[in-house]
Amino acid sequence: MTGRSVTSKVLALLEAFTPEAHALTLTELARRADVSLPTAHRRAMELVAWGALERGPDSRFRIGLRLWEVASLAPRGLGLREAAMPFMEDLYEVTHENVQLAVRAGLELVFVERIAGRDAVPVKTRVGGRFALHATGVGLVLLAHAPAEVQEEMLSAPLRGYSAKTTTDPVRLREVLADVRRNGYAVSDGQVTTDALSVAAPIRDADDEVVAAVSLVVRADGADPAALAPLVQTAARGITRTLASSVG
Amino acid sequence: MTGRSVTSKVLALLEAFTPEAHALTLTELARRADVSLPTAHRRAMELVAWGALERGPDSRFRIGLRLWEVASLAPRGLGLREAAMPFMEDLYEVTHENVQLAVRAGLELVFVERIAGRDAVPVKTRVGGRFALHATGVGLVLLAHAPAEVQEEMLSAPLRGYSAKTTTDPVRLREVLADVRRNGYAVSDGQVTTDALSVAAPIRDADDEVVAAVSLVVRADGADPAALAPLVQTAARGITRTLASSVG
DNA sequence: GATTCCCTTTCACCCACTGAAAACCGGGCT
DNA sequence: AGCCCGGTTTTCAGTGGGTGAAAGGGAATC
Repeated sequence: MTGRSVTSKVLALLEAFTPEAHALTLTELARRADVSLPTAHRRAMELVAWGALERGPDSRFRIGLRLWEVASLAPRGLGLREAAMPFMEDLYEVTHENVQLAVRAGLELVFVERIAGRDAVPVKTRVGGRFALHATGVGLVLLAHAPAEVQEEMLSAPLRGYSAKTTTDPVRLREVLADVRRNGYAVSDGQVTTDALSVAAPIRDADDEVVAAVSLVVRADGADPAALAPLVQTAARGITRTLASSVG
Repeated sequence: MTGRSVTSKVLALLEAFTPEAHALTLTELARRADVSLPTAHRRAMELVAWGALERGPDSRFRIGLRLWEVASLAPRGLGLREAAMPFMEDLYEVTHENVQLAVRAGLELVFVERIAGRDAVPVKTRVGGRFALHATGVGLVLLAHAPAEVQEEMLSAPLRGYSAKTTTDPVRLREVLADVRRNGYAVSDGQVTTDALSVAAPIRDADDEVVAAVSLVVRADGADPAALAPLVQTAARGITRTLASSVG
């Protein structure tokens, strides 16, 4: 384990936690972070003392509330969320469908907020969760407005298919992205699960850069994307405006 | 700076960020974390490489999305939020007032979620923000069900007043807490700002321990706490049930 | 009582970390 | 252009916090 910085070990300990494994014993933690047991113990105890981790009565470690507090200051997390929530609320109230908010992180997207309609079509996404860019509505919006090199990298690798309708042909995807830019919104019709359709629109910052995307996810049968688009676009514009008027 | 663990310095760097100062230059960061400039530089760069921090074109550091992702795994953050959102959504839809969700952290509370009605009475709380336990509705619920030693510690120190109506007398507060336990809900009438009234109810985990509280914040004039209580309590029970049926 | 698994502490070695100092960089001013 | 100045980045030799092997609990399970 020599030759690694202490910081990297601390980060590895945090990285060990995943949605599936959000409570870890010391031994599991050490193995996942690839550090020796005594080291894991020492570092973990220090993290617990600070509040970055918490230790339950079962002696398992979990991510601590204190870390969550600090992390909530992430500009692309909370700041964005704060601006977007009221508009997402409106969308939900009018439609009672799933409303999602996402940003791009490399070649993936991260869901920042989600309002899940209890009777709406179930989606298997999670706040804080990641997903590929080329299938979902929000993903297509984010990809369409991503820097050229990101798009090229995305298009040069094989595109994973999630359902029979997922666009996996780079040439076709390129056309789709052009459409997204032209129309000002994206439609993903059954490209993740065949029963769901999503309509997404771009959110811009003060510099007019696309920094996020909102979407509405509805049942695929009988949905009219063209009718939903104005709704989503209006919400996106509202968020964009709020973002511009706030600190940034 | 000798004599401090590396981990503590890393944590100090994270701790340097506050709601008011969420974007820091290297120099500010070093000063706030009380570490030498080269050290701050080295550690910060490592944090940026991992994604715990991000560095903008203005060369300022901000909390990174990656840290936010990991932190979203906090059981008292996301897990709770996920269970609570649908019910909070319902409360909002019916009342169009502010809906808040909070947990206790020591002698303070942390807001985990908040739905802000655009036309509702403005509240100066923030998701991830802290507040004292003895003034708000959620605070009273959390304090009323906190371990005895927490209550004693709280009652033995001077209680800060936020408005003219804040309960600052320990004897009176003790009575209020007993009422909260008896009634199953708490009312804070103008104890934070005189124009707002909040009604809160406890959320319990699978072991029947109170782990969080939901509240409705409305205009103080003409509000009927007794009428709102069943609404909030129903939501709280719904969340409790969802929490019990999920992994925990 | 024996076994097993996990957690915690000790100890001597050593390498990652340290701060002073110096180099670098870009922008504002004369 | 030349100078200055605040902030940033790199260098360097010394050293103290970090290290893992090994041993010592402790609490379930067989």
